[in-house]
Amino acid sequence: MTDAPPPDTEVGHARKAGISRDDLLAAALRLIGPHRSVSTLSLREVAREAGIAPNSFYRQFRDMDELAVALIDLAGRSLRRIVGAARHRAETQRGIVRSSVETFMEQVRADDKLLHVLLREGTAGSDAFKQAVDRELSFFEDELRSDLVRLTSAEGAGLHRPDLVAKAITRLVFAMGATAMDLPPERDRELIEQLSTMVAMIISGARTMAQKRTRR
Amino acid sequence: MTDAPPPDTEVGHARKAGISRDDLLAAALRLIGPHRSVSTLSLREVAREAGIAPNSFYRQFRDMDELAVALIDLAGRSLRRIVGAARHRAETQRGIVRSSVETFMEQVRADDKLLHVLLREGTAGSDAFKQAVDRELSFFEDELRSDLVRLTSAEGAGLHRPDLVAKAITRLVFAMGATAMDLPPERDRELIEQLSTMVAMIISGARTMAQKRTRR
DNA sequence: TGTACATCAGTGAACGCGCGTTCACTGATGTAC
DNA sequence: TGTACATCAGTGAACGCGCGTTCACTGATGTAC
Repeated sequence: MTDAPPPDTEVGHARKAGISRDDLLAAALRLIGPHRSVSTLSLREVAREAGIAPNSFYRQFRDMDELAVALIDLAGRSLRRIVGAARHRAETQRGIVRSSVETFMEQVRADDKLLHVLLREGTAGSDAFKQAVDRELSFFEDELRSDLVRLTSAEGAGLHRPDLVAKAITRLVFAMGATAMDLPPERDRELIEQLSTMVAMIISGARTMAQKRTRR
Repeated sequence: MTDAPPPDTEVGHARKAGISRDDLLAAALRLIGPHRSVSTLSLREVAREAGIAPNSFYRQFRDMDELAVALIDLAGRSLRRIVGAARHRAETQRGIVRSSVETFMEQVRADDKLLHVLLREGTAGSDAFKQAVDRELSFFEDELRSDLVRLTSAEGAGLHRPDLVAKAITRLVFAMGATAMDLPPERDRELIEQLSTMVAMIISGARTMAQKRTRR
């Protein structure tokens, strides 16, 4: 979960390598941990970590806000790739819930800095910031929704409001994941158990509601 | 939602009134809004708002962290009182979901500073901070759980894992509420609709799971 | 009632610090001819 | 190949600012006698 998109810094031809946007993003990630959020990073701190003068920062980003948004894009893409892969591994519906939740918690525990960014910054920071996080959550919801529709289409009625099912699951998982970061790893098992049950409740409820709707 | 606990500042007998803890809490609340979180307040800022010298702050709180925790306690107590009242007004189960959710959203819209505190600070701030928020959520879950148990005990099987039902609902409502703060009020109706459906899904799922459990 | 004293909430000035941002600069690199 | 020039990523120094925290203080209030 640490690969970076190819640099797009070259304009005309090529100049010397120097510091890149990715170097700064990497530096910021190094400073972030379970107990440190992006919005508490200072421009000077990131520059220091990247080994450049504070003012050189401006060659790459307008300000810390712009860096933070870039970081969130990165984090979102990465997480969707990981969970998407987990989903395709388990193609039955029950398996999907379980393995997606497990993969998610594994990532939280793997000290995945990118994931920490997504989980921590939901409510803090600037507007641009919050919008970026929200956009990533929406992508996530869309993929989950289409998976859910695909997997339940065989069962006759399918699910009631699959969009809301996906939204509820996404928001719940992220909220639980955020608190999980502060818990000792011993409680992971319990958390996975809880989350899986919660998700199962939502899906089961949506299925019931779809059936009732069909019947009348 | 702005009443304050009686001051407990008097030690021996009584001295002059002066500034109280509550005055500082009130000043902090005045500075907080939908787009301003407690963790971005500075000690000097609060002191300024309260009309005292910066160093006078220390007579009441060790630091801003201590003030923030006090603020969260206040917010939690207030919210529980409000939603609790809404619950007792509607004693049927379907009505409870609806009216609790509606009351909650009304409070979000009422620019309730105390509620903003609870919604915003879930992931930001110090450890003491996050623990305080988590504690308030737990209280909330407990009350919700006992209400759910009471109201569904008549239906034979009741609910599967009412503790998880309460937890899922609480986390979901708070997560949705936090994003609601940034949305225009025109979308309140839609949000209430969504939230109510989500909560209904969880409860319906838990009921189905309880029935299956009983039957085997 | 009057007086001397203790208490302590609130003060004003000062500190050192890290911050974001600016400025004019330098010097390596690529380009034109 | 050689030379003059343009570009521009990165620099070092400096700025003013708001911050948290400290210090010795003051003066109103309550208490003891």
